[in-house]
Amino acid sequence: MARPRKFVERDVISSASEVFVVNGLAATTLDDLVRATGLGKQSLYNAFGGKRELFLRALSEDRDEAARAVSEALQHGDASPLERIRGHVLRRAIEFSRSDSRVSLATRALVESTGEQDQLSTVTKAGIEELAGIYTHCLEDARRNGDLPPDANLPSLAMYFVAVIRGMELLGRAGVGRAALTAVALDSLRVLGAEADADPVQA
Amino acid sequence: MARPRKFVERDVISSASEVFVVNGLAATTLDDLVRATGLGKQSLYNAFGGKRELFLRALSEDRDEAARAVSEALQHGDASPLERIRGHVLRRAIEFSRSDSRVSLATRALVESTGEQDQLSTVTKAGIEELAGIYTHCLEDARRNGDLPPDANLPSLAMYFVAVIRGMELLGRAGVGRAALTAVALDSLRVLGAEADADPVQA
DNA sequence: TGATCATTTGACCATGCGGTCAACAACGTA
DNA sequence: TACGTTGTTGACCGCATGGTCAAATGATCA
Repeated sequence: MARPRKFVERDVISSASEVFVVNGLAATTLDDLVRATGLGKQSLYNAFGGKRELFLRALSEDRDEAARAVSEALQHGDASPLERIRGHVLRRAIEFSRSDSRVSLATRALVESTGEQDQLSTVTKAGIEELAGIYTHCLEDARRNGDLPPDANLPSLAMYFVAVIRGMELLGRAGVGRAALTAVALDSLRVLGAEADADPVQA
Repeated sequence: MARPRKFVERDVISSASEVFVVNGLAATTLDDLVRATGLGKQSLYNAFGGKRELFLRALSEDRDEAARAVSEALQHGDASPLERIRGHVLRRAIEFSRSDSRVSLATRALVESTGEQDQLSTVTKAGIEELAGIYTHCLEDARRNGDLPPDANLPSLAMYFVAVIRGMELLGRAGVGRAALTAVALDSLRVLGAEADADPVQA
């Protein structure tokens, strides 16, 4: 029938994503995207509809990938559910303390959104709730395992960890070092039970 | 001698700050600033040197003001130091859950900065450490009061609360509601001691 | 009153922006 | 091989941007 596309959407979104992660939405130029993706302005426009729409696509991809990654981190392994959460939070802290750590698309979306009805916010909120749901499942496993009191409010705890991780991201971006950030992570984990001295991450 | 200025720097910075809080740095135009401050481009340029420099000034003012506000919130009142911290964190949660809540200049600076050596980052990091210092003092008071164990790592706890507050800010921005956010705040406060059921804030 | 000099004013400028257009190219089909 | 459809290409557009300039302004002081 018609001329086939020269590109794969996934690859284009992935390239665009890298640019957005570095520059954000407002500071990224259509030209940046053209250079990064290799396709022409018009092709970009045909396929996605513009800068903002492309960002939205990248954001959705990012949300899916983040959910997948966390889901895997919290399910696999021979450690107990509680230990998996502990390890995960600590790993994020270490990640965020890297001096070249970038701000996630999700956070950028929140900051650059114009309000709560902005798709930038709604998509990100959905992502946050998805993550919280994943944490909740793991916490339920931990409770079943007897590592958490029966009356613990799991969804709330889950949302709490989302907040802590978001906060650590920002602190890392500010240049707060690894030692301080892991200490923050360990403090945050104390709500799960007292003994938080051992370091479950082989750093 | 020479012609005196028609404006007060403080007022100009304050007006500019409002614009920056709403739009961020990149998305704010010089014209927005001209309109908000009432002075001409050239006057702005003479007095501050450009958009970015003006943002930096606004950021520094914001840092000072935030430090002053927190300092006061944590010192005055007849409540115990621990109760003051609890009240403070909960109040921030409620604040952030307002649907029209904006993202602080500090967070904007972090997200829009180009790296750790960017002044946007260094100023904000200094602000973060200043806040952590203020929290630390209050926590010391609490420990002296016998409300915290003698071996608690206070600076770490302080930084932890900075992270939690930053995280709640983002969640609020995403549209996470008041109930969920106060629950997060209460969870975060559990690291200070077990009984966190009573609500010390008259909401 | 007139000289001084930072401030103000509004016009001005080059650039880069997001987006569009029309001509052209590649594919399946007839 | 001619056609219809869709994708690609590079030139193009109007506009808003951050920043600059030269002339006018007005407090102060001699």
